[in-house]
Parts: sequence; C-alpha cells; structure tokens
Amino acid sequence: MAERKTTWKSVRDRVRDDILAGRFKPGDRLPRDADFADTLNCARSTVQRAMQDLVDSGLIERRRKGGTHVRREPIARATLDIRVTRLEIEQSGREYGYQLISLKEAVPPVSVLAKLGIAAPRPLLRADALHLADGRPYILEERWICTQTTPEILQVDLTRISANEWLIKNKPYSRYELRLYAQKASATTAQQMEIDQGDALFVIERATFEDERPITLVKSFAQPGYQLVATT
Amino acid sequence: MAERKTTWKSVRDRVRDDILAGRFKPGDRLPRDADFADTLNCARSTVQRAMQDLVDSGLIERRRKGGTHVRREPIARATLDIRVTRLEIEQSGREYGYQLISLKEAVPPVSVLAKLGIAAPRPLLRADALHLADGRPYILEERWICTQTTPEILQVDLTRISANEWLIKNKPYSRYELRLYAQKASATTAQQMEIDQGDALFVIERATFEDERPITLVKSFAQPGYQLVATT
DNA sequence: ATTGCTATTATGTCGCTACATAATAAGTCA
DNA sequence: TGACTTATTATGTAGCGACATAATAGCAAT
Repeated sequence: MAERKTTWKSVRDRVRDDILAGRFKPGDRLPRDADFADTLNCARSTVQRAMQDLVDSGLIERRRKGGTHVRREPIARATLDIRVTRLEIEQSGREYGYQLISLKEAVPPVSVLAKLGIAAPRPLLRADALHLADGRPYILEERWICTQTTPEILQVDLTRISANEWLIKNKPYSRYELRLYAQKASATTAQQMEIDQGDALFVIERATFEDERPITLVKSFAQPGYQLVATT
Repeated sequence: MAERKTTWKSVRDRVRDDILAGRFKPGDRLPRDADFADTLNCARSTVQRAMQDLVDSGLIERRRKGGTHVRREPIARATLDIRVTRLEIEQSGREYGYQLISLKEAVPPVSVLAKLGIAAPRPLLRADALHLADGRPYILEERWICTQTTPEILQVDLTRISANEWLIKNKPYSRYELRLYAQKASATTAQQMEIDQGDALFVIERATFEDERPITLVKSFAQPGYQLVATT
C-alpha cells in the first residue's frame, strides 16, 4: 500500500527531532498527548507509545496532570549486553578455552558479604577460573558462590564447565548489580593472566540475586586492551 | 475497588517466573499470545505488551509465524545512565569545580578521525579540562570537537563553562558510541590528576553524532576508585 | 526436483473507548 | 485563614477489533 500510516515510531522521531532541533528546549512543556494526536491526525494511544519510548531513552519526563516536559538535565542512556564469556570469544572468531585455577570453601571478606547482602559471615564456595581466547588468557574470574542458595553447584565438575556457564544455564536470577571499574593487576593476577604486574585491568563485577537471595558475586578481570562497547 | 485487573506487568512477571523456574527452558517455544490471553483471561494486547518487555530485557525472542521462544543463550542486559559530570559530583554531595587545561586547534591522530568517521584529516578543536570534586581532580577529559559541525563552540568561553556542559545543553545528538576500558596513567595524566604514573584509570570514551555528522569525541579518565554502576 | 503461487499462522501495529490514577486547582466550611 | 473536600486535568492502562507483515507450509505446474 502506498498510503503511509502514522506509526508510533514516526511520532517518536518527529517529537525527538523537534527537541533536538531546539523547537522544544530543556524544561519546556510539550503539548498534551491529545493535542499531538490531533495535529498529527492519529490516535492518542499512538502518541502515548511514542512518548513512553522517549521517557525510556531519557529524553523527556512525564507526570500525570503535570504534563510532558523535556528533561532539564539530559542523560545519556546506553545499553550493555553482557554475554556468556565463551560466546563472546567464539563469536569474535577465536577459539575458546577454559581452565579452573582453584576451588575451595572459605569465609569471604566483609566487602563481598556486603555486596551480596549477607549479614552473618559464613563460608561460601570460591572458584577462580581463566577463560582463554586462542590459548591466551582473556578473562580471569574470581567468583564467590552461595552454597546455601545453590547447593547443586557442589555436584558440578567445575574443571570441565565454567561456573559462568553452568550458573547461567541452571540458576536463573531475577536481579543483578553491575559495577565497572579499573584496577591494577596484582602480582598473582599478573602471573595468572600472563601480563605485567601493575597493568590496568578492566573489571566487571556482578552480583546476582533471585528474589533478594544472593546467588553469586563475580569479579571478571579483562585483559589489557579489552573494551566494552555500549549501544545507543 | 477490590477487583484486581490483570496488568501487562503481572503477565510479564508470570511469564518471567515460568521461565526462571524452568517451566520453560532455553529454546522452548511459548504458547501463542492468544492462548496466553485465553488462560489468563485478558486481552491479547496485554500479552503483547508483556512479551515485548521480555524481548527488550533479552529473555525471549519472537518471530512472526515462528512464535515466541526462550532465548537459547541468555544475555544480561543492563542500562547505564551517563550524567553531566557536574551533576554527578553535585548529586553525590560534593562541591564541583572546573578547570580548563588547554585549548588549541590540531589535526587529531587517525584513530580519533576513524572513531568520528572523518575521512580526510582536518584540524579539530582540542579541549582538555579537569572536573574537580571537593577541590580534588575527579575526571580528566580529553576532547576533540568538530568545528565544522559546531562552529558556535569557538565563541564559548571554555574557561568558565565546560565543553561537556555546553555541548549537552546546546548541541543535541542523535546517536553516540560508548567505549569503556582501563588504561594506565601516563606521566602527564598522572600529574594532571595528582596521582601516580601507572595508576589504573577507568576510561569512558564517547563519540556523538547528529545524523552521522560527528560532533565530538571525548575520553574521560576517572580517578582510581571510580565505579560505574549499572542497573538491571 | 525446482520454482512459484497461495493459504495459514503468529506476531506487529493502529484506532477507538473506557476507566484508573496522580497531581493540582478550585471551592467550601468552620 | 486554614483545613478539608471536590472538580479538573493529563497521563497510565486495559479491552476490543481490524488489518499489516513476516515466515512458513502446502500445493501445483513445469
């Protein structure tokens, strides 16, 4: 059909362009949805959908009765996709390798307990492992696993399958916290990753929970040069 | 009213729980929207909205005619909010300070040109500046600004207002690319940030565009200890 | 067997209506 | 004047119907 319908995406783009072109400035109030629908000759629900998308992308704010406003202090919102390490390596065309470094039960430091929301110190399972790309160390993970919420992990042969992979396949989570930062490689880490002590490592720290019950906390140290790319 | 309506969020949560509890496994096909709507006694549009949300969060995949499937290789999707540096500092209760380090026109290295999608080398404006929190260096930014797309920047007194702030307020972008990585502090950087040479810095590199026309490329070096937190 | 058409199926999108809800403004009574 | 109530307003959500679209399966002709 030659006839173009007004899709909600076209409405969104139009409004976004108006904002980007400065026809609506930060803090400005936009017309009501109903008016927009009127001028654009479409239904209010279509405008609603468009507006909601702009809210999600951080460009506008809406309040009942208060109306729709362009955000005063714009934020850049980006989405990160964190894949299983094996796939990340394989999909970049390199060969994946895995190696368990150590496995033991121990009482973690308070900082770890705090991030997992555990009040009383108790021993957790500590699994350190190396993910290799084309035979070279790529990511080193230091992981604490809550044996109380995931006792099945004790039956898993972690020398053959990584905790990363097993957990994702077998222990779904409902919520997680991500922290990204940089850290100098310690002597031990440097040796394990075959780099120099003091090299700058990119660290992805992730704590996962199911219904507020902690599952695991993992620090992934990435090889120098590693970049995390986010999309708009 | 005591009567509970079935909201699309409740549908989403129910389906999500089914998946998380393993009642649907990775790769499994879910019932059709219409069937879901039937058993849950709600409209198909409500199911549609719920499903779309699960697609956005990376839990399921949908294809026309193909139906809805649980993703085989789950991904963790997180959202990053990047605020204006001044606000980031002020909202954490510290005093914001700003200092221009240098300003000049120069031809950037090819790596910079490439990231901005500029084919023929040409001079850009280079502005280095320091953002301070409670008087101490917090973020050092090395910025290239495209004077061709943003000539107005030349009239701005960058000793008083940061390019970060001016651009965000005055030069909207339609797209950007984010790269996160770790880097060792060079001698110069270390001196400017009052840290030791070789310290691990967290780098946020951002290139912004309007309609494929490059606006700016900025590398933000964050003080050791800086953490970027992402939300689920 | 291969190509091409057609029917089928499940999701995607839009319009319309109706009502819910939050925030505010206006009005009322002591 | 101040506290309480009520009306108004704009967004949020749900239902229903209709048609669009992509992917597939089945069938037919060569």
